[in-house]
Amino acid sequence: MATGRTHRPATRSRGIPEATVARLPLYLRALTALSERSVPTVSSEELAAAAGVNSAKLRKDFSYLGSYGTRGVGYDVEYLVYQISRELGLTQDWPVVIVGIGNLGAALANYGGFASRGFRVAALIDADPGMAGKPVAGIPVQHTDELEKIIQDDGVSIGVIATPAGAAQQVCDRLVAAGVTSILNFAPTVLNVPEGVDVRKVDLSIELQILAFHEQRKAGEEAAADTVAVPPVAARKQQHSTGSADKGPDGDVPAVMPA
Amino acid sequence: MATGRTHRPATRSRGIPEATVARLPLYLRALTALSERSVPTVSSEELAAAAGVNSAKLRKDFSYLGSYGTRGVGYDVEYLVYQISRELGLTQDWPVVIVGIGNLGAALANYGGFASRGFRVAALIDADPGMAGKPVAGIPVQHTDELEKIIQDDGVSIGVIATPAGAAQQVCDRLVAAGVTSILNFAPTVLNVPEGVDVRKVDLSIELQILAFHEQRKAGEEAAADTVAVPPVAARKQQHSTGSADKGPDGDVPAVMPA
DNA sequence: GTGTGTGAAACGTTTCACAGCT
DNA sequence: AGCTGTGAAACGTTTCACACAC
Repeated sequence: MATGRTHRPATRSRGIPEATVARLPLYLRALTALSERSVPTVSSEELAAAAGVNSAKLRKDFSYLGSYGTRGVGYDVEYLVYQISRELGLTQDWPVVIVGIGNLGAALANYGGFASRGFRVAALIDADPGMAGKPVAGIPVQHTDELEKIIQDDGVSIGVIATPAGAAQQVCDRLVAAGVTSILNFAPTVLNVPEGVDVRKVDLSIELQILAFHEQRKAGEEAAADTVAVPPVAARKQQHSTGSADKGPDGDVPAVMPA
Repeated sequence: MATGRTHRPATRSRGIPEATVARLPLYLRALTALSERSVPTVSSEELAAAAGVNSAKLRKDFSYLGSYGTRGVGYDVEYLVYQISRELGLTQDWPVVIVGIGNLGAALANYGGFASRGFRVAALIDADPGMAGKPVAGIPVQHTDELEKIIQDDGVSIGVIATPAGAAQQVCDRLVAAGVTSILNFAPTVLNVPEGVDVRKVDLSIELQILAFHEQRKAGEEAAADTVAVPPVAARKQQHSTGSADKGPDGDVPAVMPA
């Protein structure tokens, strides 16, 4: 044996599974909606339905945070909103820079749900000198030259890359060198970053290709149903129907720029 | 062990794991780049590096498609491009409608990597009558009233929702009723769809919240390193460094509209 | 009775390590 | 000698089912 390595650092109780972390924002959104409608409590069943997951998963997820529910009753909405927000680090302010103010960058800058959570657009950056000073979403665009200064002055630790693919790695290197440790990448490229820097990517074309795969399979299975005597349990398969891209292991969507 | 139960319906060779499917577009992108540079063959090691995964995973992934490599040599780039394209269903034409031509919708319409794969923007749809006829990315925007006709005439099976959250479910219902069976949702809402319809979601604010969680934890661990005598192997953790959001179970990013 | 919290089982994915082909 | 293809082990996630608290 001894194949396994470090087993687990076991920081104890701080070990929230990655899959759970990825769902917390979903729960938070559903809870916020309930809160706005002044609903005082929810059962795991109701909340799960609103978030698009099943109740067993939701309860297990919450169990990693602690015991915030009341047996026989459910969860206190306001309390849960607070606990999840705190767990996600949304009770503090996160200044964010967006680099690449093309169609997509502008769209991101205008995104409302941005400020509603703890995020604040600290600056919009573009390499085109012609863009400099032009306001987008009420914020003047600044030239790439200012990047390092802005990051240091505002203590920015999260950067969003919405540039063409060709510029992404270079922008990434500068962000990291200036102190950014989390990057959301919309450019269709693999970014190389040093250890300790987190990268998440969003890639439209990848999402479409995954849909195309399933679409093709649906068509193929239909056709097969005519020719072959449908094998025992064939078409069953767990279509991710209702739950949305529930299992999507990655989750990409390339920048919206003529790559 | 005999822990497993049903083993597998064994549709034989059609059982490509979801996680593998999600990575095929990544490999395809890396292979396309190699192809453009006229590289004839690659080893699993090289290709894996270019795609941002490890080579064992890549080989296992390819093994689900068949034995397309040559031992001692590697993979033929052109041949693999073809096989993966075929597997993903990209050798056929996929007409796509984009609903909601705000900032984000326009960005998507302008996205180049769209047409490069088998996707073709069949129509841009918006509810604002003032937008009708206005060309975006060279395609005239059409009013929502035309939606059903377009879907049926062009045989559209994939729809992209880039509307505000409030309109998303209604648009979704109309798309599905008209015959769409795959939906890419940018609106920050859970969509309810009937069995057999695939939904994938992309949600910016969720991605940012996941980054914030890790960012907060980094800060916390740093602080803890001072007080507590750093436990054995602490900071190690498999930071998704190089590989990007390698494990991201979901992969969301809300619509870029004032929700 | 009702609904949470959670061990234990089932399932899916990744990694290891090496046999086997070129 | 080199690199693929793949069983088997390790790991992570989801689901089940029920004890327990209200």
